[in-house]
Amino acid sequence: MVTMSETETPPFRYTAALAGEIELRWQAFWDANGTFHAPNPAGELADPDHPRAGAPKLHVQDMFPYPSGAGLHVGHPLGYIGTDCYTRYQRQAGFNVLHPMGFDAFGLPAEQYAVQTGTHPAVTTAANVERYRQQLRRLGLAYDDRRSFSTTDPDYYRWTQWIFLQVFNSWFDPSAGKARPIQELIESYESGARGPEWAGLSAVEKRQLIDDHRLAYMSEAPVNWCPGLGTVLSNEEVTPDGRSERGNFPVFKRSLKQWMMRITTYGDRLIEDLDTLDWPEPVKLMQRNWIGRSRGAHVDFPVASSTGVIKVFTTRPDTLFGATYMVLAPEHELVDSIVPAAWPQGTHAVWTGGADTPAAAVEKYRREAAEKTEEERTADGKVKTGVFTGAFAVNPVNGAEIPVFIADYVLAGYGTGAIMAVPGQDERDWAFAEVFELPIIRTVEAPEGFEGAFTGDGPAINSAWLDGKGVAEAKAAMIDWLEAEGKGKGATTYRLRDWLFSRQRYWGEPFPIVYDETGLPIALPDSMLPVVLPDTDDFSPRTFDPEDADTEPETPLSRIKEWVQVELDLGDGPKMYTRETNTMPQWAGSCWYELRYLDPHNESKLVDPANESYWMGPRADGDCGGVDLYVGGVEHAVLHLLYSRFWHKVLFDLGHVSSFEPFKKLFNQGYIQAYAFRDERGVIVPAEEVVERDGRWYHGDSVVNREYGKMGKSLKNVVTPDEMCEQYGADTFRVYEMAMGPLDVSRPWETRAVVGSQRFLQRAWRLVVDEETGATRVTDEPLDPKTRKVLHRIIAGVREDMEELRFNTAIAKLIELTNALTPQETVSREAVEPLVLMISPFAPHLAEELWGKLGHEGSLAYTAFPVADPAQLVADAITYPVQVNGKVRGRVEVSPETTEDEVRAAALAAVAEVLAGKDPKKVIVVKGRLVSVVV
RNA sequence: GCCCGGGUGGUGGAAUGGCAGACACGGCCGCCUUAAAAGCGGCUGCCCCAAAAGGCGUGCGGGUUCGAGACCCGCCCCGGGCACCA
Repeated sequence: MVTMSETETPPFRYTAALAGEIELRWQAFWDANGTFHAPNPAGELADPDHPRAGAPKLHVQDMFPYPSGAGLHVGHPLGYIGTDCYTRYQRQAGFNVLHPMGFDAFGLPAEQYAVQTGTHPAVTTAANVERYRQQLRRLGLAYDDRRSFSTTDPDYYRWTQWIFLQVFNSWFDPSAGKARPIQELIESYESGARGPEWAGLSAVEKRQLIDDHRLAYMSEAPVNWCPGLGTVLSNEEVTPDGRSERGNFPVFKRSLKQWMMRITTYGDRLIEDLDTLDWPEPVKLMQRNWIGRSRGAHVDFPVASSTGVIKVFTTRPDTLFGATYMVLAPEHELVDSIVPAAWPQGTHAVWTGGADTPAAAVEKYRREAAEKTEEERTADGKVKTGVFTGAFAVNPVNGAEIPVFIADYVLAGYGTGAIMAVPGQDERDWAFAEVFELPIIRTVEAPEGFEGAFTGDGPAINSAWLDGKGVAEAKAAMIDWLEAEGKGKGATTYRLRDWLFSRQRYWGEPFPIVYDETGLPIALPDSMLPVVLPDTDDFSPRTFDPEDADTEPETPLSRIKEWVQVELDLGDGPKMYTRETNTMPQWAGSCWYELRYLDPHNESKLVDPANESYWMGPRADGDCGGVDLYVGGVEHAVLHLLYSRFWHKVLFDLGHVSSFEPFKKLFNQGYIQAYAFRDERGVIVPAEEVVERDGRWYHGDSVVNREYGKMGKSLKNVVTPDEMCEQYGADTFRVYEMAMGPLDVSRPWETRAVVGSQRFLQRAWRLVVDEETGATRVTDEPLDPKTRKVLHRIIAGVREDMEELRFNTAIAKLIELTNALTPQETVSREAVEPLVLMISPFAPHLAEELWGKLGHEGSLAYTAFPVADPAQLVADAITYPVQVNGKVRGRVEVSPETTEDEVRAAALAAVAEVLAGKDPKKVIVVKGRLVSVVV
C-alpha cells in the first residue's frame, strides 16, 4: 500500500523528500556564495562592493544557546526562526542586516554532563556545539557564520579575561558617577589630594587600600555556599526558597573569601537607564525590583553604657518616635562588644532564650541560626525568633532607652544589618513585639478600629513636632532634623548585592590573576592573555553531602600543582607566583558576546570602534545605542540581562564602547509547550504512542491522562526539529512555528497540525510548477483587476505584520493570497513573483527554488520586498452593514464616492421593512465602516 | 499578601471602539477513483429548525457608548514574578 501511494504521487510534487533536496542545495549555495555575510565598515570583514555596504544597519541577535547533550527540541529554535524571518525581510527591505549566532558553552551543565559521561568537558562541549550547528544549519537560518564563536574558544575568552582586567583595574568615582582607571585613583593618592595618610603607608598597605576600591575585588563575606554542587553561587543563582537554581540543592550562608564585582555602584544607572530601553515593562519591573532601591535615612542610636553606636537604615524616619526596641542581624559586628556580663535587673524571661547570660544566649541563637537553611529561615508564617542582647540603645529623638535584640528576621547583608523596630507601623516588628511583649506606640493615626501594624498614610501622632504631618512630609522633616542635629542622614540603599564572581569549578574562564608573597592579587598584563584553562583528567568538582554546611570549597584548578605555581617576569625580573584557581561564573562569557560578533577576529582590540559605533552606536542625543532587537526567553530577565548591562556600562565608562546599553530593544518569545501522558499508575507513556478517541486519550487500550507543560526527555514528549525536517522539510517546520501563534505567546506543540503548513507550501509550489511535468505554469498575462486588488491589500498587510513581528497573521494573509490564486488555470507572474518574495522570509529554500524557476539567476535574498501600489488599495465598492439598535439588519453596497447623505438614504431604504414606518431617532454613518440606526 | 500578564468555537488562534471567530488543525459532505490516499470543492460557535427566519454568544456581575472581545468599576479562574529588603 505504501509503495503504491508513493508511486502515484505526482513526480514534481513538493514532498518532504523534494523539500529536503532543495534545502540542502540552497544551504550549500548560500554557504558557497557567502550570501548572508554582512559587511563591516572597517577591518577584515569590510566589503565596499557588498550590495548593502553603506546601507542603514539593522542589528538583530538571539540569546545564544547553551549546547546541552540532549540536542535541540522543536521549542528551542522558535526565537531563532522568528529573528531569521524578520532579518530576511529587513534585508530585502534594504537594510544591512547583522544576524550572528554563537554558543555559550562554559558552565555547570556542560561540566556535569562531562562528569556523568566520564569525558572531558572540552570534548563533550565541542561535540554538543557541532550537533547544535548541524541542527540549526538544517533550518536554513541566515547567519553570518564568519562571526560565530563559542565562549570556550581561547580566542574568545582571552577577551573575557581582558574585560575582567578592565573591571579589576578600575574604580567607581562617586562624584563622576562612573568607572575610572585605577591609575587615576593611585595618582590622586600620590598627589596628596586624598589626604596625607597615603605617604605614611607601607607598600603593602597602599596596595590593600587601592584593592579596596577596585570594581573587582576579593572579600571575606557571607556568601551562598552550596555543598551539593561544591561551589559558591551568586544571589541571582539561588531560588527564593534558598536552593540552587541548578540541581536544587540547599544553599547555606557562609563567610568565605571570594571575588566580587561592585555592581551595586551602578544601581542608580541600572535603574534609571531602563527608561531609555524598549523592553517589555514586566522585565523592566523585575530589574527594578531586583535592584530594589529604597530611599530613607541612616540614623545613629548610641548604645547606653558603652561608646558604641548602632547605625540603622530606615525608609520611615517619620516613625522614629515609635521605635520601642532595636534588632541587629545575628552576624552583626557590634553584637559581641555590647553584650554585658549579666542580664540586667528584671529582664523578661522570654527575652533570654533560657540562657544564663546574654553571651550564652547570643551564642546559642547564632548557632541555631547557622544550622538553618534559608528555606527554614524564611518559611511562611514562621513565628518570629530572637534573643535580647542585654544592651540598651538611646532613641536619638527622645532619649528613650530601648532594648537591643538579635533576630534572624534582620538580614546582615541589607542596609546596615540593624533596624529600629517600630511595631506600630511595621508588620514584622509588630509580630516580633507580640512574641516578646514589647511596647507598641502608634506614630501614624490608624483608621477607626484598625488592628495590627498600620503601614498606610495618615497624620503623624505621638511624634512631637511631626504631629499632624502626612507621611511624606514627616519623613522630609525628620531627615532635615537628623541632619541638622548630626544624628542621621538621608540615604538610599539597594537590595542588590555585589556580584559574587568566583566559582569552584573547572569548566570556566581562569582568572588572569596571580598572587605574590603578600597574598594580594596581581593583574597579569594583556600580553599574557589568554590564561589558557589547563588540561586535566581530574576535572570533577569536589562536592559534598548537600546538607552539610560545614564543608570547605575546593577548586579543581588548585589540584594542578604545576600550573598553579608559575614563574613570570612581571617587570621586576622572573619570580614565582601563585595562580588564582577559581574560575569565572557561567555568565561571564555571555556578558559581552554581543560585542564580539561585531569584530570577531580582531586580535588587537575587543572591537574596532568604527565597527562598534556603526552597529551599536547611539543614533541620536540620549539614545542608548545597542543591539536593535534582542530576542530570548524571559528567564534571563534578571541574571544575564543585569550582568551584561553592568559590564557594558563599565566598558562605556572606560571608553571602549559608544553605546551605554547593550540591548536597545528586547523581545521575549513564548515557549513551545507540550502534552505529556500518564497512565493510571502515574507512569509517563510516550506521547507519540497516544491516540485520541471520542475525546479521551488512549495508550494501547488503556485510558491515559493528559498533562500540559514542558517538553522533555523524562516526559517522553520530545519532538525534534530533525524529525520535522525529515517528515515535512525545514520550510514547512519554519512556517508552522511562525504560524501557530504570536511569537511572544506560549502554545502547545501539535505535530498533527504541521500538515497545514505543508499543504500551504504545496499549493504555492503548484502555482509555479506543474506537478506532472515539472514545467513552469506561470503566464506573463496581466493579473485580473480583482485579484490585483487582493494582491496589493495583502502586500500592504504583510509588510505591516513583518515590521511588528506578527508572523502568524502575515502567514495567514499569504495563505489567503495563495488560496485566491489556486483555482486559476494559469497564474500571472504579476501575482506569483510578489508571493514568492513574500513567502521567502518564512520558507526561504522553497522561495529560492521557485525564484529560479521563474527565470531569475542566483539568490533572492537581496531582491526588494514587494511594495503595495496605493492606487490598488482603494476599494471599488463599499458594503455598509446597517445596524438597527445595534443589530445588523441589512446591508448596502455603494461606490466609494457616495456622499454620506446618499449612504444614509440607501441604508434607511435597506432596513425600511425592519423600521416598519417608525422614525429613526438617530442615524450614524461611519465613513467606510457601517451605518447605525437608532429607533 | 503584593505586582505583572491572560481568559474568544472541539483545538491553535484573528479582530485601529464598528459585521466576533480571519487563517489553520480536526470533523462532516461532495468531486475524482474499481477502491483508498493525495488533491480539489463545500459546510462546520451554540440553540430551535426540513429550510427560511429567529434567539443566544468573547470567564462572571454592573457601567460608559448609537455601537464593547476591546474602555471604566467590582468579582472569579489560570499563568508568571516578588515576598522578613526595614
